[in-house]
Amino acid sequence: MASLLALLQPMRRIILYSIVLGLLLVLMQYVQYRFLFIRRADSVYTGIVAAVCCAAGIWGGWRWNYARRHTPAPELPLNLPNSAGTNTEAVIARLGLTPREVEVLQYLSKGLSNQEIADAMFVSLNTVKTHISNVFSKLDVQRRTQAIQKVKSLGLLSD
Amino acid sequence: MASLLALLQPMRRIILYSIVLGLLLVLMQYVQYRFLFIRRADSVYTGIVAAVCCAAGIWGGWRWNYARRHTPAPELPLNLPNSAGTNTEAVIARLGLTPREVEVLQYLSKGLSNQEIADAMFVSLNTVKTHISNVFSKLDVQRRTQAIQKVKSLGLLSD
DNA sequence: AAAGACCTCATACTTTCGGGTGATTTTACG
DNA sequence: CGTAAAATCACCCGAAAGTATGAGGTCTTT
Repeated sequence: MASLLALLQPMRRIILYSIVLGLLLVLMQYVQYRFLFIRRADSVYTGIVAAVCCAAGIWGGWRWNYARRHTPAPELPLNLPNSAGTNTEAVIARLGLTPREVEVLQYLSKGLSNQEIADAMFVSLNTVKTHISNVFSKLDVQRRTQAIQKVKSLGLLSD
Repeated sequence: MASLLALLQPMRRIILYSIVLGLLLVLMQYVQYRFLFIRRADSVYTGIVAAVCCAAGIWGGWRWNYARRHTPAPELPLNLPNSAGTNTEAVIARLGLTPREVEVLQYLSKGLSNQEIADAMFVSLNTVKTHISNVFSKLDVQRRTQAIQKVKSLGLLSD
């Protein structure tokens, strides 16, 4: 049984959302049964609806989760040799920048605010702050304007 | 007499600083006379010192004033044709940027903070804010990062 | 199974920015 | 000489940015 739980571990959030969605819809059915015109709905019908909605919840939860982590590159072009002659990926590797940090850096160097970056990346403002803070320390700068300068001088990103 | 005052008008600050410096040093002399070992210092000696210090005050005040307004261009290279093919001065004229605003913009695009710009230009933080605010409205941007982007896209400044 | 890298998010706090307004002082020019 | 543009500075206030700390969750590797 422990192995089963371990197997279900990565899907915990999906399952949670599914259950919540299912229960919510069961509640809706109940309310409809109690107060609206479909008075003859029996428990079987309710159960079927609940099952369908639960499935929908699973699908939706999976979709949501998948979209969050498998929507990698924005339309920002980069990678491969860059304008400064150096190899972009080599520079990134040398600085120890993670993919997410590079992504934040791209948006940042385009002049976006933290909130706008958060919206674009489907994460919270705090997460963006964390990424940016890490980027700053890795680039050895204090402000975003300095980060832009650094990025330009390093030939990172598209200019 | 009115014309004399008008003549002295531009030097008001210099005179003010001179007087303050002179009085301060007279006070120092007095204190030294009262409490330290040079008990035989007479009023003539004190007066000479005061006069010398007043002259020093005038010189210092002039220097300070002169340095403020005759230290024009920082080491930032620009002017004339730029990297983007357009004429830099023409762009500046089209945007209606004043010399001081261009100077601020240079420092800003180098990643300096407002306070650092103020220190570099020998003006107060508030003045820098005013300049930057005007620059933003003329560039039609809201943030300094966007201003940098704009400057880059317009081909202004070096780089 | 344990470890480490990454990602995510929160909370609290301080500092910096940016907008708005108003005022005085230089400077340049006709 | 007077006016207009530029430059200087101040004060207030809200928003944004940045710092520090802690804490889970996920995934890969050993």
